[in-house]
Amino acid sequence: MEHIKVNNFSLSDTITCGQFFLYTEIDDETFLVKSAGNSCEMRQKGDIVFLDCPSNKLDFWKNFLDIDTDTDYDRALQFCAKSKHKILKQAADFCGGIHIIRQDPWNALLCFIISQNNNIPRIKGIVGKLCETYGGFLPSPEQLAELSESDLAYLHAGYRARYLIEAGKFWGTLPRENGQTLNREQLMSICGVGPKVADCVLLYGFHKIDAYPKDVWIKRVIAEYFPDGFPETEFSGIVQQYLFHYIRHITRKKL
DNA sequence: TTCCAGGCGTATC
DNA sequence: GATACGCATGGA
Repeated sequence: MEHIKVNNFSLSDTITCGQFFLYTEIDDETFLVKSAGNSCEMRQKGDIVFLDCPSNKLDFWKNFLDIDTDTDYDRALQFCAKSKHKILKQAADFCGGIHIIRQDPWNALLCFIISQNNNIPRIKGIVGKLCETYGGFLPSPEQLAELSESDLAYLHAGYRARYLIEAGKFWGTLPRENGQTLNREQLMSICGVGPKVADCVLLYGFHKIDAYPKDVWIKRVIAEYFPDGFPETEFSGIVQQYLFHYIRHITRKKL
């Protein structure tokens, strides 16, 4: 069992705030998390996060949770605190311990293709079913590319099944290099990937924290609270995540 | 029954 | 480039 000290970090908000779906909640503060072939049971008590993983995977999971990286969360929090928009301060007060998870880009692509015009419990269900088929993890691009839509009918993913296969075909043709970053245009060249899903992959997969996905919730927030438009910064993705989690909380729709 | 959900492709102007 | 519409599914 590894443990790390954290400062102004909330594991439960980070895991459950709608940016990530490959987890099971064991209790309020304990989660079994999967990413890129690794799994880890993690728990937070106060300012200590416990990671039940091999010691040689400690750095992997710290990086996954964006702990001790160069991401400047203090700057995003100060921006919210000083904003003339009260809802930014409220959102940061409510869930300012959120970190932007550094997900596997391919996994993020699959999850957010599934997310389109869908709700979070169903997304999680479909992602979970897909993982069950492949030993607890999401299929590789090659595994997905050779499937037909009828092979995926058991997911009940609807029209999104075709997009998953398209994504597999696209990703499978990419050169195998670590750390390569795709841009928005490349992502949107995949049939079934539009601006929102592309921004999610940029933010959650490639940690481009200036990308801020505009889903129906964020569009409503902008329409209601930001008549002059969303105040864009180089860390809009972080602010967007606070807002997304907060607005769903106060509208108390358990979705 | 209708509405909604971390949207997108297509048709049309 | 903007806007309208259909799309699979299941819970509210």
